[in-house]
Amino acid sequence: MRLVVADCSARYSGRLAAQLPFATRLLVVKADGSVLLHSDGGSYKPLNWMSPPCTLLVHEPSEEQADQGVTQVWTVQHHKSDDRLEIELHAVHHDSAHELGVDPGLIKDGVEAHLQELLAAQIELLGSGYTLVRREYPTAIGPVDILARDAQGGSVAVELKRRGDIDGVEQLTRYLELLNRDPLLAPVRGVFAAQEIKPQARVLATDRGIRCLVLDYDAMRGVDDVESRLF
Amino acid sequence: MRLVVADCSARYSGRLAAQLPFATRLLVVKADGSVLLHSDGGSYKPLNWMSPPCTLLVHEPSEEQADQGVTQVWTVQHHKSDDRLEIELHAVHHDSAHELGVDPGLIKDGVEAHLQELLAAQIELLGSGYTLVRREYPTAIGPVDILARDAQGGSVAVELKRRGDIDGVEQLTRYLELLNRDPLLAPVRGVFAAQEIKPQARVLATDRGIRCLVLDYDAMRGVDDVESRLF
DNA sequence: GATTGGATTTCGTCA
DNA sequence: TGACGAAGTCCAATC
Repeated sequence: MRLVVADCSARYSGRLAAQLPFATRLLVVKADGSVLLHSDGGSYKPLNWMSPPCTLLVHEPSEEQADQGVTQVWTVQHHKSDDRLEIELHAVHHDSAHELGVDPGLIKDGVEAHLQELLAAQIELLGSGYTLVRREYPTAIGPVDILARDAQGGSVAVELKRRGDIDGVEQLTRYLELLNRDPLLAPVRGVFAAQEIKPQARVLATDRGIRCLVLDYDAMRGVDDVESRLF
Repeated sequence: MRLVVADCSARYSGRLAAQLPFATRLLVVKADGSVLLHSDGGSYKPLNWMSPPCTLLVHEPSEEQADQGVTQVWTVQHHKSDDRLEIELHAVHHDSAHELGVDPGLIKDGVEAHLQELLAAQIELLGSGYTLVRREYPTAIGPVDILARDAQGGSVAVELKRRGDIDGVEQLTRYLELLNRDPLLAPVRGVFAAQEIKPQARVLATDRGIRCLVLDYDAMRGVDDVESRLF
């Protein structure tokens, strides 16, 4: 990994065209050839970048560029597309290289997966007398998160989201349309369950006869902990 | 901006819990307090990070940590949530600070906007005898990208995407449902136009009687250039 | 300030 | 390998 702090300007062309005016920035060149241009603020997203696989070519400035104070020109060309990043470096304030080695990568807990697990274990949160049929119930257009039966034996399809917006309601609607063609299941009712449900999603769901259920993740986790401790 | 290359491990807790095993990484501390942990590969996304506003506290390792070779402990706490990032630094290979100043930011050309402009100017791409009614035709749930009329005077609503997937078809479906309630327009047919259309989106569109149209951006731009040169 | 839709999205997972 | 859904998504325009 090479770290450069320099006054620079840049141009990107590929899926769009964009330019970065002259300023002091951090340039990171990774071992796989990818390049990041970071400013001293904003989020984790660089101002501009080139994803691997790509090649960095460093060359001399033209006479005209040199007259304007350019000392190096970096050209980063993507291998599989026309994406290209050109950086003009003026004053270089820092330049160092480091051996980092391979990273073992991030290990993370599930979120929606964990929520699904918890709701399956606490299916009575849907209502008294509910029973689980199965998680990831397969359909032609993909698996439904949870299929359950209510106290009267009626089928209930559950779509789970961390944040419930309009897309999730559309998704559940498609599943319901398909499931209701199955005479062994129909009629199938829908439940849209999420930690947070956006107002527009709630309106759309209600309009389509889909019940909305807000889940308290911490409470569900707490119950789960208590139950675990009992055994 | 502070740049540190160090052997480290890290834990994140907040909207999820995650851990980073011991490895050599780049740590970037930005002027706004945000912290990025980068490996020597992958994309522009850091392995882990903390977004601003947040505060970095550097403190001494506990005796137990020191025994394991930890030389510094960084705690990054988000100001408005419980998000927290803890980094244990072992050997520090590099540590430098730099003044970058404020960045003017990225200036970019439009993409979907440009595509819309080009298609409006080359509306005959939809078919012989087509005429433009208007771009951004307003409806109660938002503007339709392009409204046109075919050679027979029938209304046609166009949804434009750079990459056409199922969401775009859903969006156009909602527009068509609404537009077809207007007796002055109905019947309104739909065209789903994109530089690339995903198979599932094509299936769904076709199933709903929506025509799919793949656009050649470069060719459209080329035609535009030629036309510009004529005037 | 909340919401919505796009992104040079990136990143998994699964068929 | 391609497609699809999720993301600690981020981000800007709009209401």
